[in-house]
Amino acid sequence: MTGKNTRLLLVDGNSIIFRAFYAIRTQLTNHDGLHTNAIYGFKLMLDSVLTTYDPSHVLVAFDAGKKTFRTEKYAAYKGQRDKTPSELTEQFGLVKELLQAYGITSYDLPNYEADDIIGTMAAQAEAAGYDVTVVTGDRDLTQLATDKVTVAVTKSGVTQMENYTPAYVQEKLGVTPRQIIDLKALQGDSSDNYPGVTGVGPKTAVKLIKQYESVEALYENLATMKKSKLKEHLEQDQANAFLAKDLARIRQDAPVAVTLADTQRQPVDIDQLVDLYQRLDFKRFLAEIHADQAGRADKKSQLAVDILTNVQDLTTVEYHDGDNLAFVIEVDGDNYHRAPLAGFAFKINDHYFASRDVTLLQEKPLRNLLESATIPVDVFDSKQTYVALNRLGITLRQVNFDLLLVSYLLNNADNSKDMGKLAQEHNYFELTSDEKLYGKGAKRALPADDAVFCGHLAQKTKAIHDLEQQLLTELQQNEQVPLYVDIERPLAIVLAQMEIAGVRVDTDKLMEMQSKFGERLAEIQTAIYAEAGEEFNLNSPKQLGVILFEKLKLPVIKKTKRGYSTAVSVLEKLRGMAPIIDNILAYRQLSKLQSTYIEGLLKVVAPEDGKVHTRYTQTLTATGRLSSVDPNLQNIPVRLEEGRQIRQAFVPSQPGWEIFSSDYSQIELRVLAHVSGDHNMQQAFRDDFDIHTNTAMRIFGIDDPEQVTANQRRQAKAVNFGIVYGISDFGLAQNLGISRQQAKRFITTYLENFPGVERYMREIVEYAREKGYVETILHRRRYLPDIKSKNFNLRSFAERTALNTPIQGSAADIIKTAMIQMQDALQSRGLQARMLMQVHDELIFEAPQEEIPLLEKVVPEVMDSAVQLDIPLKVESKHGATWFAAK
DNA sequence: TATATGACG
DNA sequence: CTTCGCGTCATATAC
Repeated sequence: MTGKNTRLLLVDGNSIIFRAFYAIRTQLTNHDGLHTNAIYGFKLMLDSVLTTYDPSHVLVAFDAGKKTFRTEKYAAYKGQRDKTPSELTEQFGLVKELLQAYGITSYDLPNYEADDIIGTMAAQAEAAGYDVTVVTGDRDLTQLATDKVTVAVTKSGVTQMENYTPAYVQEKLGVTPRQIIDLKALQGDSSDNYPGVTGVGPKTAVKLIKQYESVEALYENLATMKKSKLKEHLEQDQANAFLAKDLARIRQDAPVAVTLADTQRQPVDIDQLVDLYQRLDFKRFLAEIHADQAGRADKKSQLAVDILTNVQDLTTVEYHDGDNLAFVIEVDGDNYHRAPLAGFAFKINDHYFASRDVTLLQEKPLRNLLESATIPVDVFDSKQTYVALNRLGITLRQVNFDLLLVSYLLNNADNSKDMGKLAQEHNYFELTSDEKLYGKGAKRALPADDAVFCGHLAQKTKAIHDLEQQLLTELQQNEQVPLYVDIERPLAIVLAQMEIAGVRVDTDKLMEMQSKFGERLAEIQTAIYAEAGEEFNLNSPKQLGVILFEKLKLPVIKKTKRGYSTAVSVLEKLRGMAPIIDNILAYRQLSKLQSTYIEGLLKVVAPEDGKVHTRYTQTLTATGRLSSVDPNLQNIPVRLEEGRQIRQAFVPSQPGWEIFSSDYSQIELRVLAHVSGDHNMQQAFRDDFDIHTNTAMRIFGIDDPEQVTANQRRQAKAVNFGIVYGISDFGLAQNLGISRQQAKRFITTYLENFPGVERYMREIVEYAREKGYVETILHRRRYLPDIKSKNFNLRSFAERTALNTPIQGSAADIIKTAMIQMQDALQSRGLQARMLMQVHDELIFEAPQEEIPLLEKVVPEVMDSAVQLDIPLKVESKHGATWFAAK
């Protein structure tokens, strides 16, 4: 059998897997915590060589085990090798499965190494007239290179190869491929753990082999060599040299049972591959398979979509009770409060219709669908949909299924806001991602073609429906239906209403502060330049580092990746050593306020109403908290007086109104007292005792609260917070500036005094290890695949997360529940007061002055009864003419 | 695009 | 023996 289409690819399986394992350092694991990096890398390598060499035949050879004929000849062979990490061994079987799905033969032979299988097959194939390519990460195999056999050795990563032909070997090493065995005979191999001739390294070996051509010839002529240390060593180590040559020689006559015919490539088994990729969570590869198949199927799945262009077209819209309705409104940009509304699509059972003209939604037939209290609508993101429709004067009434929200509840890790990508996470590939269809960054543009654009939107409505049953079933299995139906789904609408309401900003006040701060910054800057003796960019940590640590020779406390750290913690330690430090600290503080809060805020005030309309992200955090963007209203300064002034610019939207705010007192510690069931902690909360003083009394062994000093209370407070976050003695020591032993004593004493907390900490980590996730009181989940990691850092982090998430997440559950009930309470009492902001444990309202007394009663009542814990919740309220004055 | 810094709970 | 408490977002600069 000859011909140019017969090319045999021989892959050194073990070597490539090891290579992939160490080359791909990213933490890749599937949903069960199984490591997948080596499989991933192997797959990349395989695709790359299959494309490059397009072989008709392929064989992947593996080592059969540790024992081989080489270990029989020499017991210490490869004896120095570390045990293969379990993160890697667990991947071997799956690589073999991958090969099977690819239609590629894999083979191992007891007593022989993969190298020998490759050597033997290469010889057979060459004799049969094949072209042969060997793929390996091991240079030793280059000894197999001939005119017909090329050896590709991985260079960097797993897909970059260096091709060794005989000519290339000659050029690189100065010897022929077969002579590589002779080189190794003389120099030995430290990684395979066998010696050669004492004192002979690569240089001498090459020189000798060039001169004598082989080890055998060298020893035949050894007598003629003139007396030297080298000659003595060669004589002494002759046995070693011949043993090494035997070990180094790759066998070409191993009793291999596969024939060349067996190595012929078989068709790829798509079903098996899909099954494997699903188990491995290889989303991207699944998407590739799907795209490939879709391409082949010649787009037969194109939906029939009615494209509506005018009011007359609406006569085709028909809805009957019980029909399924899915709806999508496309917003061209992130900020759905302002970005253009680009089009919409409906799905009613199997009828799809779409349009670019969003004003058609205002017409009766469509408006009725969305505003009906009895027609449930399925959407992707109900909050965005509600806000967008609100801009058209339409009120979305009945959301049934919200794909984004449900997906987030099922797994809050990697939840894309791009529906196509999110669908892929659930193994659904019929929807192109927005990023792919629209492009990203500067190149982003909606398709000009109506059929393409409307077809895409219609496809979105289909994706929502296609995923609905599957996701709702999973939700049910997780016991998360109430979390969705009672909390997150109604909360989306509450948040939409808060965002739409917006917060009035006093821009005059901000501009006044801007010029005041500007002057002050200029003064400080001048002073700093004088003290530094030169001008430089104060905002550059790099340039500042040079001034402080090189020019002024201040001691270096901490380094960063790029150079000296100039963080506040460092500067504080340098205080008093140079007057410049205080000025730098003042400058930092002020410029932060100026750029982020004053100028940043001014940029996002809507000119139409003088308000900021933040967006609360409901599907982002791992714990269940909200986040706030554009602007972030959850990190407006409060701790330092100068920064707190910014809050003077947050004002009520109507004259005679006030800002009213209520916050939960110690909610996280109360949640800890609840979930841990610790009696001592619970008692303190029931007695409404100062919790930090209580902790101080216990860890310092004080009976009388009057005897607790301010410093003891401060330290106790740090311990309390540390416990919530999953404490370490090191962390606490850092925080309090005490010794590690002292910190350790604090923690031990704490846990002795709060045995329920101690038990909780043990049990929650055990729970996470068993189930792979932790839960909040309302069944919000967080998966922790790293909890079983052998990497200390990753595992410790997962353990701390296991402690912290149920606490932080349950607190989030509580305030979310309160927010839904709050909106009802305000409405049912006919109050004008409006809920405007949520800052994790705090709700902020605006209200007419005369409603304040009622709010002082109603708001805390709703908040402290939102969720019943074993201990009471406590709420504190305040109000004033501005957010600043509400204190 | 990544890093350093600093604002919040 | 390791590690250096959790969750966010915005800005400016360096790469």
